[in-house]
Amino acid sequence: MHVWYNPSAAIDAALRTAAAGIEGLGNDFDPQVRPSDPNFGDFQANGILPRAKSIRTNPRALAQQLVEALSASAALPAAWVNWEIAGPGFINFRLQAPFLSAWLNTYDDAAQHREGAGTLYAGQIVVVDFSSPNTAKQMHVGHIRSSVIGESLARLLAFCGATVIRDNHIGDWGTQFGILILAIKRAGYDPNAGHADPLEDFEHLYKEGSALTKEDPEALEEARRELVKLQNGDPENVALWRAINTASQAAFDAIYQRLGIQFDLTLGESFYRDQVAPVYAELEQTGIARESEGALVVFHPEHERFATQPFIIRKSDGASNYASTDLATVRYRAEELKADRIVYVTDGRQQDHFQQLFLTVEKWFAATMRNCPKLQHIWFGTILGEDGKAIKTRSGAPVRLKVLLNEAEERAYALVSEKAPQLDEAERRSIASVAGIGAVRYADLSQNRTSDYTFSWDKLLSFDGNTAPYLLYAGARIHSIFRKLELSPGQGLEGASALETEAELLLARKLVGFASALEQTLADLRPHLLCAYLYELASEFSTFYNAEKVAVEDPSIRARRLMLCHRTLITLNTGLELLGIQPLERM
RNA sequence: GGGGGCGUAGCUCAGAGGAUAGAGCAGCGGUUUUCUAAACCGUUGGUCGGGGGUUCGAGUCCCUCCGCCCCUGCCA
Repeated sequence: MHVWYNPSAAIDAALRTAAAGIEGLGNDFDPQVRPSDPNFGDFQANGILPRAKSIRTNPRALAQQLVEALSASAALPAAWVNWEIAGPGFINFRLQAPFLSAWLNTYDDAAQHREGAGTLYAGQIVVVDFSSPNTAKQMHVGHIRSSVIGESLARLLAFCGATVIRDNHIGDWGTQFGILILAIKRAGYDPNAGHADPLEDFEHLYKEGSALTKEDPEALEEARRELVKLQNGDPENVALWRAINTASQAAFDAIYQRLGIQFDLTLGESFYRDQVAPVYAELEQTGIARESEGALVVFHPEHERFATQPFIIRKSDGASNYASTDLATVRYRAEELKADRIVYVTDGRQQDHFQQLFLTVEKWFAATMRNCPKLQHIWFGTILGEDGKAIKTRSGAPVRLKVLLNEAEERAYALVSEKAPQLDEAERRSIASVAGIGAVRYADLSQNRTSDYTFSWDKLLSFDGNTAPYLLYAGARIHSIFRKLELSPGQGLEGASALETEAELLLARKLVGFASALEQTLADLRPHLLCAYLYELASEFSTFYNAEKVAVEDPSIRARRLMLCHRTLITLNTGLELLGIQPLERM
């Protein structure tokens, strides 16, 4: 019999089938299968209670009928899972040791995990739109959440079978270029002259230009003319604009490389600049958009708020804005990329924008007979400074991402040197890089994305508790066991006896729970649920490690414990990979 | 004014309408002739912001009040 990757899904399916023939339950019965308190079992079905209420019957009697039908169906072999009715009408399920063993024997490497999980979104094309920095500016701490969460979501969706297209929708066509080009020309700055840190220079130049245009109306007018020249294709300005973008991209790539982030496409706003006119035309022809106060806007009369709060898709001066390019971008992704689903990873302040965008796109696509992809705004909370106020990009002193990553690595290096002085410097540097950057990343991912995030060096770089180093350390210990026995991870597992001790069984149960954790993580695209699971797994492993010696004399006991070590390692590494964190063999 | 988010242990945070609200940190007390002590074990700590309601059952849903953050026509 096929060993279910996700036992929760198997129990759910068996209960639905069993319920179909029972009066009062039927085809629409939702058993509400959830992971449960280990005191009660591995999973519990809560669905009987509300149903019994709605049909005015005794919940325990109804549960009894369901349980009898379940037994008769033989969908869940008794050797694998037991169940009982408990309390007012819960049904508790407990996985049996033979199932735990069968599961661990089946899902015995990363490829098997991938195959087990890979049916969820098979055949779907999903565009993940994330990171999205602006050119001519350095990436700062405000970009980290979108970058790190987006990368993790892309990996999670791909792991579950989707064809993922990662698209970096960079801001490379804003009005800031008028001022910047003006300042570059006045300073006689040559962006192609091989400067050490051109982005630093652009930021200084922009500041100068900005100050100048504020005090001198003529300069402001000149900046506008430079912008118009750029938009009209003036060769000199276009060349400058390209140079700025090239230098910016190089700086972005350096950050992305350190973070292990990759994109399939980098189609910035400029890519869509010739695609907005047809959007205006279609939205006007279909009556979705109309003129208001000189701008082209969309109202949604059926919506409480957006009936009066406009979605401005073309400014009164005729220029496009991010609503214009976002609309063109959806069309491109739907028609050219054949996207079934588009996931936008941005901060929560843009919720109104995306709600309006999605409403507009739905109407527009319906009116023009297009299929509308599933559109999701995956938002996250604001990054706050130590003072509890938002870190601003345009004022104050934003923490640059490269500086943050440098400091993370430095602090990690000091710590590694203290804890593992026997390792040579190159290895300590390499460990520090993985652990330091992993810590920064994990600190962000392990927290519910919709919460605000208080930026704090101490918090980001603390290596205590639910952190990346704790997970990495568990993996390093497993490697250490295999090293000590002169085996590679995965070797020495032959002749294993059945799992026996409490610590062994608890660890095995936790390992089987990976699929449920994945399911929960994907449901609302919340990576912190995967983090919580991995932390529990590492913690369960540590308990096992302290309770049971692995390298014992008895070959059958040693083999089964090595098997648990190996499965823990692949699960841990698979999970870390999904978060974008590299595993370590030694630390 | 309208809308969104948040408020849970001293601190940082988890909690899928379900059973006795959980972790980490900090605190207190233990564990190493042993596969990595960046660890493990035990323990202290709660009016889930206040009040009302719906429900067999509410930290979770509804109403209301208080406090903080954010958005709310030409930035993204």
